[in-house]
Amino acid sequence: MMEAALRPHGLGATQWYVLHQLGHVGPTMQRELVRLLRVERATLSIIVGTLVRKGLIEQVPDTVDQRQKLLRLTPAGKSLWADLPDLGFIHDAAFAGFSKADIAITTRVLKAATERLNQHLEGEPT
Amino acid sequence: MMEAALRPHGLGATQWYVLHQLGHVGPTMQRELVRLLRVERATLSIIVGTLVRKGLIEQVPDTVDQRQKLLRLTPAGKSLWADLPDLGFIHDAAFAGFSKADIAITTRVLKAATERLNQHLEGEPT
DNA sequence: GCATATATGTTAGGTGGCTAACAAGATGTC
DNA sequence: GACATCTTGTTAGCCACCTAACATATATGC
Repeated sequence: MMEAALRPHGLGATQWYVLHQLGHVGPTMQRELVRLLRVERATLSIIVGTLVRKGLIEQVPDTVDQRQKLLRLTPAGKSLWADLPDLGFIHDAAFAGFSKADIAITTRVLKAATERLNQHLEGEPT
Repeated sequence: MMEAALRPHGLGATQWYVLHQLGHVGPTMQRELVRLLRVERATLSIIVGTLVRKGLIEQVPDTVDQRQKLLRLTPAGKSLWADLPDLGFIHDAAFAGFSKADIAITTRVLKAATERLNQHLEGEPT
């Protein structure tokens, strides 16, 4: 879905999220993005690498903690970001017409299920 | 989650589903599995290839239609299948404790949303 | 100060998903 | 019978996710 909207620009969904963060919120530490996107360090590293190769973002090592890298859009990145379509229509297309109550229940069930499975994983490594 | 349960056996989730089908239902045409797993031909081709390389399943070309391939467990596959743990606990762990009504609503919302997004994809290729 | 531990990022190797393009067999039409 | 078309499977190339192992840099402990 998002894929379809982003393919013309040569981006994947997660790449879009990274640009979204940097475009809307501003320069962000890579480790912060790991938290925001709920993705492994290693996964993000690859995605960031891709965007850097494409010349859309830069990694600037922090001056005080040389391990951490600040991510920010390059001029090319800013320009592309400005061209990207609005993706709000996706949410609308998917969920318009359901009652708020139903959506709330759905959200609650899925969140709880996810949490439980995570607890199982931590609690039961035989 | 499944991953955790299957890793000791060196299997991924979709590989497990294939073994499950062949173990529970019996030999199955590859094109039938595409339908059952709701996956692209190409994707299944890779997964089947992996299982064949591992010696767990075989591809037998149909005698009348040489394009189609019947998949079936090898002796090694049967033996592994017998050793695999029950995965029902996953569903229980995730969804026990919710009312049937809430689960029904969740299912309905997600199914409908999925369907709508698919329609968008077919109807709107600008 | 030095050794150990912790945090951050990268690399290597797996799984699984997709599209596009191709090969080969089966079918249909004329 | 010959050609066009549909079906099935494979291959190549991409995205995204994961764990494990490693390199560095910072922080802690003694």
